Amino acid sequence: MFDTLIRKLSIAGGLTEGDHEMLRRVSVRSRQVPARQDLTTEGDRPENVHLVLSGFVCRYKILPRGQRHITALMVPGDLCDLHVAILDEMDHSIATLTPCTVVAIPRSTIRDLTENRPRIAHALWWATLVDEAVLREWLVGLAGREAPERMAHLFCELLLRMQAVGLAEEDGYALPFTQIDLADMLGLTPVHVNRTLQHLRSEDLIVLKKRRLEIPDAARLKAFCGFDPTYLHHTPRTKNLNSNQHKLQISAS
Amino acid sequence: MFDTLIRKLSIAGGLTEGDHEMLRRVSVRSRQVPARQDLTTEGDRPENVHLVLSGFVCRYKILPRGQRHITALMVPGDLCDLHVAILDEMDHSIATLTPCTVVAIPRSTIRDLTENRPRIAHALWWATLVDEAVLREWLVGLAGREAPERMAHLFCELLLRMQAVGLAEEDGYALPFTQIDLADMLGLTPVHVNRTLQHLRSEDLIVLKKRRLEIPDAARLKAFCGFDPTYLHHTPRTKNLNSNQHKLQISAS
DNA sequence: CAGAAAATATAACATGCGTTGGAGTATTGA
DNA sequence: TCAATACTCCAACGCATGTTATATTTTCTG
Repeated sequence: MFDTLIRKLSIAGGLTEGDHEMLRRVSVRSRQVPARQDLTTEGDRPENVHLVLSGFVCRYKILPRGQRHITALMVPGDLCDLHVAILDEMDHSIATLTPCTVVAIPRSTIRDLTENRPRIAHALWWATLVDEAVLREWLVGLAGREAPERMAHLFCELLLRMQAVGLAEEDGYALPFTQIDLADMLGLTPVHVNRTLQHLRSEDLIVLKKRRLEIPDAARLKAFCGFDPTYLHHTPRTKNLNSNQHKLQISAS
Repeated sequence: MFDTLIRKLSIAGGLTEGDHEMLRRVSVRSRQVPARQDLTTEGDRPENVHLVLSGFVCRYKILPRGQRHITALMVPGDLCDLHVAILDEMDHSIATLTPCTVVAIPRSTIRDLTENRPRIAHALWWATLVDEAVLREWLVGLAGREAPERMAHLFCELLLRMQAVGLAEEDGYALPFTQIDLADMLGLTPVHVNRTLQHLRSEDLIVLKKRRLEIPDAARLKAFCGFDPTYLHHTPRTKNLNSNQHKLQISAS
């Protein structure tokens, strides 16, 4: 039930059963947060790292003109703000998009984990680098893909990310976003998001109704937007896994 | 001369004189690389981390349609690919934009540094997080700023980053990019980059000639594009610096 | 269950930016 | 020094996307 984090970090490398136990223990004290509520706000120096157990969370910035832009999407199993330990001030905000279950993990716990659990430390480091890779892909999409491809690309990415934590079926998943939310992710206006959705629908690439997205032919959708899943790093090479002698520590003196 | 790295990492927190000495020793064996040459290529599993001593280096991806998109710019003092130790495969390439002096630092050296020099480890961690913050700002700019503001924002960012390593004067710096390079950074066509440059020139916001950018009135340019330098994290709060008991280790077992 | 509020859907029009093509102007190299 | 090559600049036209406005449907709330 609460094992999405474990499921996700397992992709990074072999966690032991003891690691699993530690992670499970961390995730016990969860709380419910309603939709559209800030978890941390720009300018803060927060004390907690948030783990998403259910629902969707986003990272966003507000431009001078007032527009919100979403720079990242966190799904169950994702940690929201691992970097608060280093940077002095948040340069962006984090908010729920839907009702969520989250765990607020004190920085000290993260510190303990990374001190005493080298494989967990490694997995966390891996997770932040994957986040950065996703960020790069979004950047490239904004610059180089037109609206329909860009949207299709997002849907493909979410399909894989949701499948990785066991929250998507073969051909679809829950997509409880508003068209305004999508607009803020894709750098489009809500009007054009709607147009683009109609376009993808008319080509039978997607079926989106009742907050559920269905992808009749995933291969076709991927071909349509030139989706290459490498950047998600969901398939670590066993070769590296075995020969990997690096461990990571984020420790406090 | 070669102290740009030290200068940059010093922003993160107090390095000791011994740390400086270590960093200096790392930077001795440099090499010249001509313009437009790959340092690491997508798909590689590189053995070295590159430090830029002079010139400009970029991180880029090629889209299916063949367009290059630049996702990050590295200036002297920047490390190019600190994450190769963790991720199994490069999902993008790194290339020089201009003739450069670079140092190829073996992963083992990075490992040693981060094992034995906690303050350096902390500073490196800090640097990668700042890179991520810059990436976010570029993303937001692509989505929410029109061409003139987006370009002006890039010029403001570079002004601060170059000043931080002592490579810009009060009112300008060397900008040896082609309009094609700028187009690939800004997500525009070269034609529109030219139009936009004319526009900024006609408003007396910039003077760009002979590969040198001059900014007659930096405050005006910043106001024009709504530039807020927080995301560069160039001014760590002393409060945090002093009370910061966290050190970081990226170590190998 | 009814009324309000929010989200979706479309239409008409405006515009920023892409596209194509070509003329000038530096830079480079033999 | 001259030719070759790259880069800069400019114009005309088209299209993707923004803007504004309004109707319709769904979801929320008492």
